Amino acid sequence: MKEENKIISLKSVIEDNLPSVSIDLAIFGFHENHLKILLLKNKDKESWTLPGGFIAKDESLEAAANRLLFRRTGLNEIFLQQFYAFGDPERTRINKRAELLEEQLAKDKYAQEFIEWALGRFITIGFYALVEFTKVEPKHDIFTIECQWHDIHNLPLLISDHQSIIETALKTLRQQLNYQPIGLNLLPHEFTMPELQRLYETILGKSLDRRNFQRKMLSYKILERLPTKRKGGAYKAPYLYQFDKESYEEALQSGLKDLW
Amino acid sequence: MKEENKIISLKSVIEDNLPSVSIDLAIFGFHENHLKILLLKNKDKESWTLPGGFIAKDESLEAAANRLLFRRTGLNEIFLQQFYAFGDPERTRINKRAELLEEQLAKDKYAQEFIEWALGRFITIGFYALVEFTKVEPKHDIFTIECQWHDIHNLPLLISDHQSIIETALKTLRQQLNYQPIGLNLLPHEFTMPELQRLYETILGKSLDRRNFQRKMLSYKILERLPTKRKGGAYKAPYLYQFDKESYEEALQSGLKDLW
DNA sequence: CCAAAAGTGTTAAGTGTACACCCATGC
DNA sequence: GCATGGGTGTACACTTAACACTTTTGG
Repeated sequence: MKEENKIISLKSVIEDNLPSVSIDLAIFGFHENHLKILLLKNKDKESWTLPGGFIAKDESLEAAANRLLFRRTGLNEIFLQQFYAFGDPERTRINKRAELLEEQLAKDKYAQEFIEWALGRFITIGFYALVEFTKVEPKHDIFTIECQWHDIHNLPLLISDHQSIIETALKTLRQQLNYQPIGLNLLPHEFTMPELQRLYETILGKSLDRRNFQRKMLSYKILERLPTKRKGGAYKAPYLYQFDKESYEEALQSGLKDLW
Repeated sequence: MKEENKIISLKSVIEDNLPSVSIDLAIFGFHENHLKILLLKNKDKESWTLPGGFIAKDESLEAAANRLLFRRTGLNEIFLQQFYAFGDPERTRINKRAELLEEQLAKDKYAQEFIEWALGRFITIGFYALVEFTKVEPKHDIFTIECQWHDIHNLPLLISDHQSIIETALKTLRQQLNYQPIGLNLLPHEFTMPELQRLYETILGKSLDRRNFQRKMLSYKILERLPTKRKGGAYKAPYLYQFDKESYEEALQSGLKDLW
């Protein structure tokens, strides 16, 4: 939750990055049966923003997205998927209320130039990531005052088109659920079948039949049942599972279902 | 097949469009049981390019894609779908062999500036379109010498990453086939069930069972059987069908299959 | 021993696949 | 009448959905 200690030169932001294009991240986490998304609080103390940033002139989109994800979460090698490019002429990368930035950046002699650059039109490429909630240490940046998880069903005021970016991300995630395995980076290493089911139910926003869910999941052959059970809880102890890394990766490539 | 008669000022290309971002179009057509794609021949008389272009500063991505599609095909209000953003640092919008352009643009005093602009790094957003082959009048532009259909299984030499853009477009198209209706802009207004099947087989690259295909298609409830049959052909005359515009549009929205 | 959660089983309905059969048309 | 393409029907396998039953555990 502390400021980045690297000093950012506004001049180099303009010089080193591609103009007109940015990346925005929908970082999903799962905690206490709620689907959460990571948001940054703006300096106006009212509105929130999706984590994101710019693409260095010699950097691929994927590399940029991974770098930006790492900056906000400290996590690396995470499932990260490009899902849509948003290009409404009215959309902006940052809050249009530039005075908030001016105040903050007054000391930098490139502030004015930077503000003009950053307040211009940006086309943003959306990526979504699925991360393990407990492993994330949210970090905000110099343009924001806080980085926090928000329940997907209880979002605060968002700038620009970020609300609609989140909606598209969620819609894509729900679609992917049908033919791609999900959970590897969203759940702890070991988990129970009911926990996996809660995840699915949360993403889909509806309840599923316990028995059919179990059978379906097992039929995908990406789960490995461990000899131990979850202790401590009340009632019957559930088995623990983990994903079989190899078959999981293969299922990511070739899909869970046969299509046509 | 004739040159565009509007004079393009190179200065205005730079001034009116967003830098760093472009659009490329994979325009698919279906003719004589072959899936075709529209390509432009470069002035080197060797390599080919996907149709594409830039995004005006006040234009949405969709509007730009539609405008560019219209320029090459003369068609409007066509199914046009964004499918991926390509951002390899090495990719370029046009052929790196700038001398070919220099020669051509020698008369324009902004040529040098334009070449520098256009040869820089571009992130391109891929759209694919499905069009009715016979309705298209391919038109090339001032940077190319020809606009022609090419069989998807017999592609010529393509510049930059255009080969891989086509492959991704085709892969996406095959995926979409599973939960979206396809054919409205790819087939003539009236068509037979076997013709529709050929289209599916061509896109998928494999043969399907005639009888099961028919049942499946009819179960989607997007087809309307016409009272007339296709005359003239040998053997038994097949029924003619057309898409029911309303249910087709609805299926585009909500998908053909129930997922989860 | 009862309530609640988890594991296993059963069955009916729906969907997909592979075929057999019939009809229309041109030679 | 026969080869060929097109339309319809059916049997079977497999998947999905709905629900019953058993097991474990804390109180």
